[in-house]
Amino acid sequence: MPTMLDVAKRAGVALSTVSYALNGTRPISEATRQRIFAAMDELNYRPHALARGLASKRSRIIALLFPVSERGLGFTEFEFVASAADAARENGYHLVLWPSDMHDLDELRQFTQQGLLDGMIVMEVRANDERISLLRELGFPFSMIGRCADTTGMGYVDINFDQTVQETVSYLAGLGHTHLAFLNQAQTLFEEGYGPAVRAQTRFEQAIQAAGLTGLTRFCHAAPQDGYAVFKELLAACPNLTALVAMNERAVPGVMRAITERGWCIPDDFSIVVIVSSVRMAEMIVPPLTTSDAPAAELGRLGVELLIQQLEGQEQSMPQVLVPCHLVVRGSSGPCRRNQH
Amino acid sequence: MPTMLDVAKRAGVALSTVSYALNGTRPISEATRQRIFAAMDELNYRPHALARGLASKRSRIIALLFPVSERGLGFTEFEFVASAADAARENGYHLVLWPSDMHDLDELRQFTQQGLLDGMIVMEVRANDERISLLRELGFPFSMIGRCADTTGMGYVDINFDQTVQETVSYLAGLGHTHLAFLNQAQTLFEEGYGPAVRAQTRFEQAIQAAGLTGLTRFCHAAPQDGYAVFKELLAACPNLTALVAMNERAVPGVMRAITERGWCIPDDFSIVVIVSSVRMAEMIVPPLTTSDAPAAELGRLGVELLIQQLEGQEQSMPQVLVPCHLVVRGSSGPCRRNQH
DNA sequence: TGATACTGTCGAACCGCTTCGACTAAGCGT
DNA sequence: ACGCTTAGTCGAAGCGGTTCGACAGTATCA
Repeated sequence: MPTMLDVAKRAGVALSTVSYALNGTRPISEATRQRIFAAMDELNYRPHALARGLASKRSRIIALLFPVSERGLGFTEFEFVASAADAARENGYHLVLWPSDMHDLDELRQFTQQGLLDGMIVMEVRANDERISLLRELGFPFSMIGRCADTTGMGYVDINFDQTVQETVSYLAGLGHTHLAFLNQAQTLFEEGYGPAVRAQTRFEQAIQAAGLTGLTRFCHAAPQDGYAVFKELLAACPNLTALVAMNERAVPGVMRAITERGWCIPDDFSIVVIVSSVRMAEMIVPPLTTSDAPAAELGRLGVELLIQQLEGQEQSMPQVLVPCHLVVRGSSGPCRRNQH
Repeated sequence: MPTMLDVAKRAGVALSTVSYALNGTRPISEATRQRIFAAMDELNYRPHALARGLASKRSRIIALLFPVSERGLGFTEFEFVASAADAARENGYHLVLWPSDMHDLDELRQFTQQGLLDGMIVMEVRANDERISLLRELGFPFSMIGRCADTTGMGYVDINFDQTVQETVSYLAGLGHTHLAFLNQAQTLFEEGYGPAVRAQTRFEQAIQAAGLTGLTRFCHAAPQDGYAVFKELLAACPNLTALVAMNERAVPGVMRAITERGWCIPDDFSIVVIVSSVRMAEMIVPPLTTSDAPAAELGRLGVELLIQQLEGQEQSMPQVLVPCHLVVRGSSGPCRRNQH
């Protein structure tokens, strides 16, 4: 591999001049610049990333901290890992994937002190997330996908749960449903202050009240069996239920089984809308689900861009962005025609 | 951040001695070692990854080259991205995600010449994969998940398609099915020499013949609509069909719809086994699918370990590993009870 | 016409670490 | 007692860049 010195010699200039030409750090005459770039071409020169990083103290490497969540990762998460990688690349950064226990702060600290990273993106942020506190304390640059309780001065992208839930409830109300249930994620997540679980539920309750409807909420593990059990209990508690807002993709097949066993038909006897879901998920099911799709790709991209902006930006604005989910009506929802007792 | 020099001063030794103590490169007396480690502790010292990489010419960074596949990525792919990241971390490496067009060799070349990477893992390898040829030519260390036509001297992990297909066909034959169909992936993939598509189909034909059964094969895009269309055509071509081996998860919902529309019931009238799939996928469907699960986590892990072994190994053995899929019988398959005309 | 300010370039220091050659002192066979 | 290893340590030369201060040369302006 040729080095900068090789290029300099071949172009008949000093090593530093090559550096200036490459980075535009100082003015270089057109003639010299041309000679230098020609030399680079001929030698097929590529700047050495590590050397550059060491000298400049900017590695152009960022990390995506992704937790081995109890919930398990779904399409949504995957999609934004992928789009984060895309976005990083487009901006000339490298994205390293860092699987990490949410609570192992020591490893996190070490990771930031290795001098490898310019910054990182934290996903699955909790209301009082120790990781965020630590990063703040260390003064280490980061952005969040999701957000914690006190977000002053921090950049984040999150789903607009208010909009998502409101739109969904309004949609169902518009179809004539009056007794709705909300299937949340696991209770432990809720109690940990996991944003989606907390915010969506809060908004559900508000929306129900504002519309003068009846609403029940339940926690549920990310498993069909639990969906089945919880849903049966829901129906027992409120036989008039005609629609379900689920924020728990993985439990949905269980719910559907319970409905089928009851001899009901979707959507005629019961409507389901899955929020913070994905097209991929929706198409996997028969009938295809009405979903409010998470803007996964956008979240990933924005998370990266926010961070990079922070790393390179002159201005100290910390953008805080909420992205709406997109409601797509498919086969699992419609006006309720079931005879109500 | 403290540097090695700080540690050396505090411990009263030379900088190089600290390096030796840290890496075990040369013998250090126990007393000195203790002083050095104590100093490190007190200073909360962490070696600087970039500096270390620059000096040693080993960055301990590897990349996972992941293509923006036409097929779209599924749970399987995600799972091995995640497990690759895990494995890398456990071995003290960093994993960077490199989304890349399969055919942009220039970018690939540049990527390898940046001096950032020790090696990389290539996934979704084609029979005659230009990327592999390039890497070979450059002498750049890599391992494959999947494999190309000529694998001499290269390390790879792949799914054992022979075993997977054979086991599945035997299972269905054992249930009394005599007319089977194989739902492959898209034809373009097959023609590009995409390993799974080619190998599974070849083996299907062999297995059918060996068992004296009737078998049809069809290509199908990764979309429910196409699954629906292709399956209807299949039934028209062979009304006696009682079972389907699908290597195309995403088309399956379409197939199921076609079956339902026909008034058939799964598994009594028709059996489906989805191969190279996942538990997650299986549970998403009602009835839960009988699947042969891809050993996704193992593939990811092995891909990384193979590469690292190659990077660190003294011996030049290039392991080539085939991992079997695991057949799990669930609700979509059983003995055929449909009246055959 | 001399002080002033750029423009374009160079040399050298430095980023934080690895690694090589050299040196000292102790251990060993003879 | 003498050379010969070997264990333990040091200093210095890189690794391949960035960046600072200096400086020659030309342009600018009073």
